[in-house]
Amino acid sequence: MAINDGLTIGALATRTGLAVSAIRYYEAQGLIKPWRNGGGQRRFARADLRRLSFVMIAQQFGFTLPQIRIQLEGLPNGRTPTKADWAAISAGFRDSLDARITTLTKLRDNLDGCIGCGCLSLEACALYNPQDKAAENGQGPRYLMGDVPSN
Amino acid sequence: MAINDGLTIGALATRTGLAVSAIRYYEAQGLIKPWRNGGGQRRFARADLRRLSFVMIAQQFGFTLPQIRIQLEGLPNGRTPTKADWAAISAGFRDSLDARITTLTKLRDNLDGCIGCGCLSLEACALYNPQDKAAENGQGPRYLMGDVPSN
DNA sequence: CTAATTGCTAAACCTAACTTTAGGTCAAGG
DNA sequence: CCTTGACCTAAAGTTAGGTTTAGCAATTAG
Repeated sequence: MAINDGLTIGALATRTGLAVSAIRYYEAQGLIKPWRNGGGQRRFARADLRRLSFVMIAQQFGFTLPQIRIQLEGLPNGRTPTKADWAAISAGFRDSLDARITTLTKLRDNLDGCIGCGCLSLEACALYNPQDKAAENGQGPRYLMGDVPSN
Repeated sequence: MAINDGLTIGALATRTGLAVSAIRYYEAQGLIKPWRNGGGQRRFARADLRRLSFVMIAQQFGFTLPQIRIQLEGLPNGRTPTKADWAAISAGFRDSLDARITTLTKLRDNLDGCIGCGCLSLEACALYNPQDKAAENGQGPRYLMGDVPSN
């Protein structure tokens, strides 16, 4: 009825392109905090559109949801990022991107050095470099090469 | 007893740094094909050391196990890659790496253009680019942005 | 007023790439 | 011969990031 009652989850989904289930999941992960209307349905602030945009972009940069949550919480007052906040955050994004590009480039250069070599030796091959793998993949599914599980 | 009875799974694990459970898993995925000794235990060819090195390196390049299996099978006679095979395969690796580097670099350039903008607009922001995300992440957990699930 | 739409929750399911567990077998050293 | 330590299988568990399903309530369009 009232015009400023907030957005329904469906409207938010349509506007962001996210699935309704994804939005509920993000709430469960603490990324957004809708309130409930009389009937128990979620209602979202218009600022959540921007908040979700931020989430989607940060995911492209390879951040996990917990990391994104922390970045959102790190904003003064826990507010949605403003223009000024964004400039600060992007610097961090840029560093992260630069690091990933550097890692991949090094990997490629090693590969170039190895083409035609064919050694694939565990001791000598420059391609076999667990450190870089860890750097690029963030933390993989479970154990990284170099961890020491049993059996 | 005989010297050329093949490697035990434990020896292979020690030499490659892989967990024993991982090697069994790779066998289940068809990446290696050990034979069994009288008592039903796995015995591996020395060539499997190299084969597993190949698997580990290919993983660094972002290939999935099924893709790696296909590459190994694609070798004439299904043999372990030789020096010549390796040169051919590395060309494919290089293309894949180049593509990833290009994607990340574009993303970084877009970010540079956006620093200080702070729009985060779903319609206008250059950072919001589902195509590139799909390109970089391979296929994500389930749906990519741009797919249209229900509810 | 009522049907269709939309929303709600909890719990199970999904993929990839493994690990862990449980319950038993094999092999090697002394 | 006997005791470790290495191996075996099958099945269930793990993580991330969601989706799907089932069964039911609230909204909204007509």
